[in-house]
Amino acid sequence: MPIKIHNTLSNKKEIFTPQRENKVSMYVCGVTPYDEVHLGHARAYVVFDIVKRHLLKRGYDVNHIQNFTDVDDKIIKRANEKNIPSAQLAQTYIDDYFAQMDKLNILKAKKYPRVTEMIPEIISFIQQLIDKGFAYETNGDVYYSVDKFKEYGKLSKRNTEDLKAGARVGVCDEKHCAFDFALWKKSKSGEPADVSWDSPWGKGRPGWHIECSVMSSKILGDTIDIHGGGQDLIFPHHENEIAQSEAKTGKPFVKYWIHNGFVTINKEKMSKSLNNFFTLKSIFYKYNPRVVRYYLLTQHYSSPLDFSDSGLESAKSALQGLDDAYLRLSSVAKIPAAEVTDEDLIAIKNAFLDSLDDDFNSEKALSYLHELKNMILNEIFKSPETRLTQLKKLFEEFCEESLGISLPKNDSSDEDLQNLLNERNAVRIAKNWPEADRLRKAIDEKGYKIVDNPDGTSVLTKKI
RNA sequence: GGUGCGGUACCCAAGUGGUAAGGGAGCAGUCUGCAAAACUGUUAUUCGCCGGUUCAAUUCCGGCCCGCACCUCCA
Repeated sequence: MPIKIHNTLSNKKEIFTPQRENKVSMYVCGVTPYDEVHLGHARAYVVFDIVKRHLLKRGYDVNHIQNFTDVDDKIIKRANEKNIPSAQLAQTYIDDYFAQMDKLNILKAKKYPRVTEMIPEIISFIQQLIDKGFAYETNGDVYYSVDKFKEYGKLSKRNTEDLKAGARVGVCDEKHCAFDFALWKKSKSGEPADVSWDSPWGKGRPGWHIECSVMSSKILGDTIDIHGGGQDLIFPHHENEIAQSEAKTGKPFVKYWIHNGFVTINKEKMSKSLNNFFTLKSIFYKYNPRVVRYYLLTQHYSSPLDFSDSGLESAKSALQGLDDAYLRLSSVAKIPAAEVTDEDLIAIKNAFLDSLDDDFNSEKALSYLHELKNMILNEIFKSPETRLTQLKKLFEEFCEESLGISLPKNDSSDEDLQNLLNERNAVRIAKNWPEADRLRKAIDEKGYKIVDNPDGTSVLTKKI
């Protein structure tokens, strides 16, 4: 079964065929590091992590690039307020990005290019657009002339007439057309020198949209297989990227556009102006990152995902059930991992992977994971160990390879814990119930719970 | 005004032209020293509303109602 991807450009589900066999070039728009990463970032990068993991699972070599927009109005403003260089502010939040994404178990991109490392390439790109007549310089600023690019609007399904009807874009005297966007912005008086570069048009800095066109073509070539980002980037950011790149090269910029839906709060978009904003740091204070990751997978990537405590609690319970089943299985399936050869397991594995082939349907994949969990619980004291080992291997493949959900390890190395458990089992045999209950409570207070098996043994599972 | 997405049980949610996956929660029971976990049963004759096509529609078509997003920086 081939991989199918819903392509924003065609607005259809298409069979995925990359330009080169077994190789995929993938560019995902990164963050502007002017503040701590939030839940919306988590959603986007978990979504593209699932895309990447599945492509890897299907044997593709994925060249994944993600940028940092480390020059930007907001960065300059914040840095100015804190009286530190922009680069320092950006680095602080880039560090935060990696710290939080690591907790979410996001695979690293091959490269994380930054705007400040690409200034010569950006200037050269803009100059070519001017030379080809797609851009013009006005008083130190350079603008892209939207009217010159006939296919403008093909991604966001708008035409300039529709845009004019929206009439929320102010008319600017410097621009020929109200929808023209900046490629190069002249330095304003009072702006620090560290965010100003020499150019043929005077001192200035790049506009927001040009960087992605430049970085992707420099690292991945003129046409890339997959370009991803949040739905809010479709217009104008990605529309503008197409205009820039295709005007320059005359070739298609991107084969497959993938856009993730938003995280909402009470059905409304999470935003600072609505004051319904959650940074990952604050969420991880309350919820384990594994729970957050699981929760983000419980809805198809293109739909909005409503964030709520009840939703997180539900995810937590579901994940606890998976953990418990896995740890109990681990305590009995101890021989080295076997290849999965049983026919029913191959069938469920195929069903699981097929659902990810179908536009990365993570929720459907999770349903097969739960089906597998139920098989494990049914068989745990009935099936031979060779069978249990296969179940364990498959469970690990689903969770750790495809879904990026790390699994708990048996904590038999904790001597205190083991002693408490052994003591409890001893007093249970002696029918000393008050003491057994006291020990159970002591274990509970250490963050573990006891699962008493029907055969008299007990397994400790860590509470999430 | 333009554009796009969606409305499935108590909650979240997948899905298909042939009669509703999964998760959470609840209830009853089994098991248990008591619990927990697990197991069994149970909670949508029905998929926003109204028409149409069809032997058959939640799934296709048309209309309507409602919600959300984008058109300004935003994952």
